[in-house]
Amino acid sequence: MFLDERKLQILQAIIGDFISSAEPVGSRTLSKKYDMGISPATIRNEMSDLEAMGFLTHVHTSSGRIPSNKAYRYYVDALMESSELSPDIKATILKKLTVDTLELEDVVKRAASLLSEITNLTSFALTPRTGEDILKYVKLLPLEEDSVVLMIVSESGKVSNMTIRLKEVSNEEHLDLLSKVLTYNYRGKSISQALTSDIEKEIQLETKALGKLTDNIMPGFMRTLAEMLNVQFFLEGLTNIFDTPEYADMYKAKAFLEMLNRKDEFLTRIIEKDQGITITIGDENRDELLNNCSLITATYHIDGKFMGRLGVIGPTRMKYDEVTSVIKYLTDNIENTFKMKEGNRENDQE
Amino acid sequence: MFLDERKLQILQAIIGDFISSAEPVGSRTLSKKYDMGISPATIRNEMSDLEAMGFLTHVHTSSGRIPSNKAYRYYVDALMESSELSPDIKATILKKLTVDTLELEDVVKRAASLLSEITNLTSFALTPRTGEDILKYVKLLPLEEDSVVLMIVSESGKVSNMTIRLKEVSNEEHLDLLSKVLTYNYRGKSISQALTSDIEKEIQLETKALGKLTDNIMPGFMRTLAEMLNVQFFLEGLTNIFDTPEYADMYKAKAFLEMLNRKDEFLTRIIEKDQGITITIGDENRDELLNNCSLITATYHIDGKFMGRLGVIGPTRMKYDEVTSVIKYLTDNIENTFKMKEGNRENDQE
DNA sequence: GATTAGCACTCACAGAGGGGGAGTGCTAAC
DNA sequence: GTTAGCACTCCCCCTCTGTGAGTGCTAATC
Repeated sequence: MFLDERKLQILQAIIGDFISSAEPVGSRTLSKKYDMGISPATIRNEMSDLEAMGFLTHVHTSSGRIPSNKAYRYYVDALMESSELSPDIKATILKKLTVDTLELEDVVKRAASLLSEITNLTSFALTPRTGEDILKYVKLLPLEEDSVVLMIVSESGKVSNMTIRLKEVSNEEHLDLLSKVLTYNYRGKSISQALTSDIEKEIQLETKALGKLTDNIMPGFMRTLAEMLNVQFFLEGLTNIFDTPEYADMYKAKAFLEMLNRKDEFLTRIIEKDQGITITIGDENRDELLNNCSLITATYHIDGKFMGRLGVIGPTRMKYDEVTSVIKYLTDNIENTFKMKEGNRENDQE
Repeated sequence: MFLDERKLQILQAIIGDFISSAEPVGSRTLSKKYDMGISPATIRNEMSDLEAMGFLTHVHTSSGRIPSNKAYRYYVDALMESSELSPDIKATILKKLTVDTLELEDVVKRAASLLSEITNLTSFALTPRTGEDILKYVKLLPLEEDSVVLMIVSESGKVSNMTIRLKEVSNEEHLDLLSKVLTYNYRGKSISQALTSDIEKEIQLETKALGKLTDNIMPGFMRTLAEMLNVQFFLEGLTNIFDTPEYADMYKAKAFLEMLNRKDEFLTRIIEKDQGITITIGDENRDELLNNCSLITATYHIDGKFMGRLGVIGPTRMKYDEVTSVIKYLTDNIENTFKMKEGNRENDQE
């Protein structure tokens, strides 16, 4: 599958034109707009060849050409140059990304919001995965006579809590002891380890003196632990879909929004991807519902550990170069912000 | 403004018909469908009168009549009978509302979701307001050398937390002492009180021995406190809007979704309402963006205290009776669930 | 006096028809 | 190999027209 210089030039022109205009590109338009020194007729011949090779398609016999998914793939892999972000955009991102917060989760959320603003697409973010997070404290505090609040704190500072109702009046001393036993046994374990380990039995032995208290608490403890694993999923710029001609049809827009609203399902479709920046175009997405969309996602890491993901979803006609640059700039900045913290703590507080 | 029996009957028929069909109602249709023993011509005369009185309008000269906002208001105030929910719906609600959770917030969220499912409208919920919530504990636990996690626990079991970075290495004893001082001083105060009180100064005095630690912690403490006040706002069934003929126009659907997406603004428009079930129709909503919508909201209380709000938003053509019944049933059930807890704790856990 | 039949009129809506524009593919000439 | 010319295709927009549902008015009827 060899493309000579001229075919390449034409293909690139068609892709570029179509991406920005959303209109099928004709030979005359092309020859006028890009001065290639060849007549429309010649361009037509080349287009015909490109179509035979699978790079272009027709909507109907007398319409202009539009790029196929194969063309986008080729463009992304071979033709696309990484676009430099405008200083304006960079400044906006730097200014807004970390303002007024120190929490990774907030920053990621902000990043998704900026991403959709800048690209005019729908963006999404997955908050940090915490399975690797190490447990640090377990605290039980009495609330009312027969209810306690359970709190689990991880090394990264994540706190998960639950109110547990007891079947008997709580005894502060007992609660304190159980807190200590739990902390002692689970500290240093990752959340995933804690969930799969057999420590529970050991604790039952150690706390026999507490009566049924342990039996009362442990189910809630395990559930709270499990909840810490829940990855949160944010969507931003949902209504941007209305501005893309591909979704001018109500039914399509509706289907798109409904698909995204079933978050859990959508999530499982994208979460399994490899690391780094991933671009999937049209039917490269396994799921039929995504066959008219392209996704660009990037992962972010802290201290080398995979934390979460940031991405956009939009029509296959997408400014792949720009969007990729924005996402990359955002994830780089997220990573830097939380790396910088180490050496630059003086200015962090207020 | 007196409406005789016949006008009343006609008005009610038109409202009922239009609510379910979304089509302007004509005199012939009306006389055929509802056997009133009068001819279309007579109905036309009555309609004309009703229009003069402001209860009906025209879309254009030769279209049928549609109810005005005044008609809806009259209907809601005088004509509407409270509709009994079908046993099916009741059963669904009872089954799904409290499954697998004991937390008020989750139940409220579930309620909103059920509400939009049953009514096919967009629903929203405001999570419990916690300003009245009484503080119970303040805990500071060291994370790394120079960072601590701060946790504030209220009597209702709500936990709010923040990671605070210190400017110096933390001292566990000092942190423990400060925890105790904070707990001692704030316990028993409501969150609102705590935020406005002058206790801070007292604490500064009491903890002089701790050096700058208190200065380091207090801003974070106050911010965490403030965060506990944040009411959460959930929207459900956003895409239901696509199924209502009033929003068949893309621009309108877009405007609607965008309005709801600017949650904060939307929130301030509805939060100030009185207690109980409130119905606002069309331009009764102060905000222009809501002038084509009706809102039905209900408040829910626990132990007599106002907690939050549940509601739907949709076109003015809405099944006011049914929706009201569903909302009422939901809030009643929320309230009962959390009242029942008192007398029925045996079965709560797992 | 209230009710109704009859009639002229209005307007939205759907479908048919036609012109224009942008595009293609093919052929023959350069 | 390139290009001009041409017939042809198809979408899109506009206009026209018929139809149906509805109204308001008037005069006859109960």
